[in-house]
Amino acid sequence: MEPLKKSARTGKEKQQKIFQAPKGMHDILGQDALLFDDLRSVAGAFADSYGYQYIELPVLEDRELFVRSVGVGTDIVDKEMYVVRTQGGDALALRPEFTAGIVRAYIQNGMQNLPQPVKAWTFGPAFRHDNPQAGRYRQFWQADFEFFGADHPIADAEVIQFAVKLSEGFGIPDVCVYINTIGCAECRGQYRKALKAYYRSKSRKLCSDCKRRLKTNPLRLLDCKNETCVMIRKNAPETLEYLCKDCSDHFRKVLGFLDDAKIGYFLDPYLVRGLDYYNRTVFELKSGNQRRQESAETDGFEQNAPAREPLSFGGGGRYDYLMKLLGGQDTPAVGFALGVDRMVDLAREERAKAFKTGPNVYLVQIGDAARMQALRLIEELRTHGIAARFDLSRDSLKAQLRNADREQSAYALIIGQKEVLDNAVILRDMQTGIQESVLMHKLLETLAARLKQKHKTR
RNA sequence: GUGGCUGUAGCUUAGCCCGGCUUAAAGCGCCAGGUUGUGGCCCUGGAGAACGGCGGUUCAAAUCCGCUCAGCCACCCCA
Repeated sequence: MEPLKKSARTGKEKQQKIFQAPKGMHDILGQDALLFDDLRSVAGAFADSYGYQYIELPVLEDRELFVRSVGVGTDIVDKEMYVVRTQGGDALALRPEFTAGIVRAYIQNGMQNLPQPVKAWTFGPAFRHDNPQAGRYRQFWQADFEFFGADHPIADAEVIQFAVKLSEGFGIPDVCVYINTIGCAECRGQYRKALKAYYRSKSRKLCSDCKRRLKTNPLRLLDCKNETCVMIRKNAPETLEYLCKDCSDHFRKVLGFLDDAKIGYFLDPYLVRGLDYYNRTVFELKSGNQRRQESAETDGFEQNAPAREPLSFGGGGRYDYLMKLLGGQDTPAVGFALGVDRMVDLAREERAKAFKTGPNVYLVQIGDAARMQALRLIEELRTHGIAARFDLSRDSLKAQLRNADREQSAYALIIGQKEVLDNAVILRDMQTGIQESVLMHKLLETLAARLKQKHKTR
């Protein structure tokens, strides 16, 4: 990297501008980069075994796609989309989420002609222009999974099971499912109406935020942490009471299947997702044992409410209307997205243990003659599956060995003038310090045997 | 978009309240030497910040003031 030009001591010159990553966007490097990659392959392996096909989508989509699917009035659409104009004047948006894009791809590529049901997943960055804070970025990464063509409640359960197993497989501690149903187009409207009516009657006691929520987003009233508002909530109507028969049956069955599958969950009657396209089952995944309730039966919901809600690292639900809304055939669907940044955050400690790299060897060269052999040797080691570290640009033996130590190499291979003449290389065991001279043509053989042994004794 | 806190070498921080012995300090990390062919410990030395940026007050600012940018936290919302 080029160092910054320092302004002369005399001080007059302008200092060179230091560029920073745009607000809310960050570099992923070191161990986190490994973890990102790791999560991607864990997700890929799980996706494969559960029958999800990988698809890759454009980062930009027609702005309208998100307006129609996510919905006008949601924060995502109203204030968080990055919109760009093409030279032809079209409005495109950096995807704020993946579902809309996958549905668009499904329709555009005639995926309804594939054997049903169809499962697809993708992985990549998404963008929302909101204010960054812990676990929240303007560019964030998601792994997204969608299941099309099954309206049976067992599909909901299967998807949730998949989400849980994948998260646990990656090493998220204490995965908890929070689940709720928001009904269908009809019962949801009824519920909203009832809720509004109830709160309007109490509006005088509400906090100022809630007074506003009553108008803008009544479902959010249930979220308020204010003491009096929490009291008021106790008697508020619950979604479940307003479900139509079909929706209530559906939900009951989903829960039943989860019970059968031994997937634990918290019934969260106040869970409401912020995207318009959901219906019936909605769920979120959180980590940690800060439970919001003792059990589904008691209504002692607010007791022991943790000072800070754990951030959810994944969420999803059913969206049976979306396909048709976007011009496709009526197709039921369930899906969810995982927040990669947040998952890496949560699994960092647990997962890092998995990164014990296998033994490697460090190639040390002294003198030009030795250096000339180095490239050839490196390539030979590599083709035989032996990981080699080296710094050919360095002269000092001492420094090279120090690096071998830092790389935790099992062996150092030392080649100097003498070794070149003898056609040999010194094999130094970095743990014991014992060295021996090995003829070049015996090196691979000897090394393979030694490494095998090391592997056993580890 | 709103409010609170923060911003000193790659990292963690001291100094800032009470402006001037600060040529801005320390630990970790980095590089080199102590062994002219040998690591981990130790010792010595070196490189590295002009104090987030811009402007103001002052004889004098890392230290006071304003603006701005960024980070964190909260609201909102969400992955």
